[in-house]
Amino acid sequence: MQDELHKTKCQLVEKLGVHFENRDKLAPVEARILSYIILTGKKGTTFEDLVSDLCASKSTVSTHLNHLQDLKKVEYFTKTGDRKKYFVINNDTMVQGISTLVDQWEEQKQLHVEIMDFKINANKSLEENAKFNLDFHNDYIEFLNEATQSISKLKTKIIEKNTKL
Amino acid sequence: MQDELHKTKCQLVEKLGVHFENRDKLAPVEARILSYIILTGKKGTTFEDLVSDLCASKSTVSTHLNHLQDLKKVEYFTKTGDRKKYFVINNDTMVQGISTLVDQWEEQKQLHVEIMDFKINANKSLEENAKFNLDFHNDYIEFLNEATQSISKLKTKIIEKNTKL
DNA sequence: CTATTGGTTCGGAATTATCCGAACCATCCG
DNA sequence: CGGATGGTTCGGATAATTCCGAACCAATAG
Repeated sequence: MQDELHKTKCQLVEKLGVHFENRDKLAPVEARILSYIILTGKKGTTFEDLVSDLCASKSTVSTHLNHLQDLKKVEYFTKTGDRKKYFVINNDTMVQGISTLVDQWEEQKQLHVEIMDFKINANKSLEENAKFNLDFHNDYIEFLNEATQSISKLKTKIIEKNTKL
Repeated sequence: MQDELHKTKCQLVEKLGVHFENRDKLAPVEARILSYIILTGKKGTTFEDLVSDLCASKSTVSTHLNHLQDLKKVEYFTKTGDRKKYFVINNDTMVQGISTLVDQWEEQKQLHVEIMDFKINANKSLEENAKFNLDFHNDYIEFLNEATQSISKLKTKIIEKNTKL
């Protein structure tokens, strides 16, 4: 039973790991550490847990764990009379994830504006049949505006809910 | 004047390049090729343009250009009595960009569902004070549902507009 | 003081990603 | 045919990433 759960956990760690590796550009082991900590939850994950369960060296765990703290993705609590640190995800890691996504949209919008500026300028010195068509960019920027707006709204909502807890 | 424009273009190629490198995980030169093609527009970009303007080897350009075609990001047209290929972006590359982002949201949602399943199961065998709090996941999944929905709607809209052109 | 536990630091090994050059093919031109 | 043009393929060289081991430090336990 507990064994079954442990196996599921390991599998999920790998799967989630791949996801974080891509989404947040973390090193493979780093992504797995984060996943492990998420899936362990409130009771906290120790350094040794990670070393043994993820089959990684102490140095690797140490480095990545510190990096994850720098990124404010994890933090730790302690227990009286216990030298160990118990790592848990930072409360707003998930919201961070949303912010990252929103930022990506914003960045795309910004770039499209720049591209359009360039094209408008370029058009001045291009022959008629080679001129850039700007319609698309206009639509796209408008689209991104709407998208980022509605997402931001939703983000605000979830942050509110989150801080209320 | 033309010179000025060319300089701006080069700068934008680098900037856009970094963006694509991250967003679509393209190799540096590959990302610059895509950017260059986008910024050149309808008149088309030739193999030789890329080799000389990006200061890359023929082999590099060849490989990446083929890869970009596999990804359906670029395509080419030809001219009668001209052996060269003129590369332009695939009409729906931009929409592809949106789809990619939307897919990311969907994937996150899916993962959260899986994480929640795991936690529900784990909770059964955890002590009361260590149980996972599921509220957050519920909110987050709901959030992603709304977000993907509203984005999908906007996406449909832009695709319609786009195909009309 | 010595041993153990918990963790950090650093040098380098192993892997992976990226790019290049050289040799090559295919087509067209004269 | 021979040579130019446009492009592909393949075998590494180089650079960047990722991880490990060994040596080390700091705190506590005995």
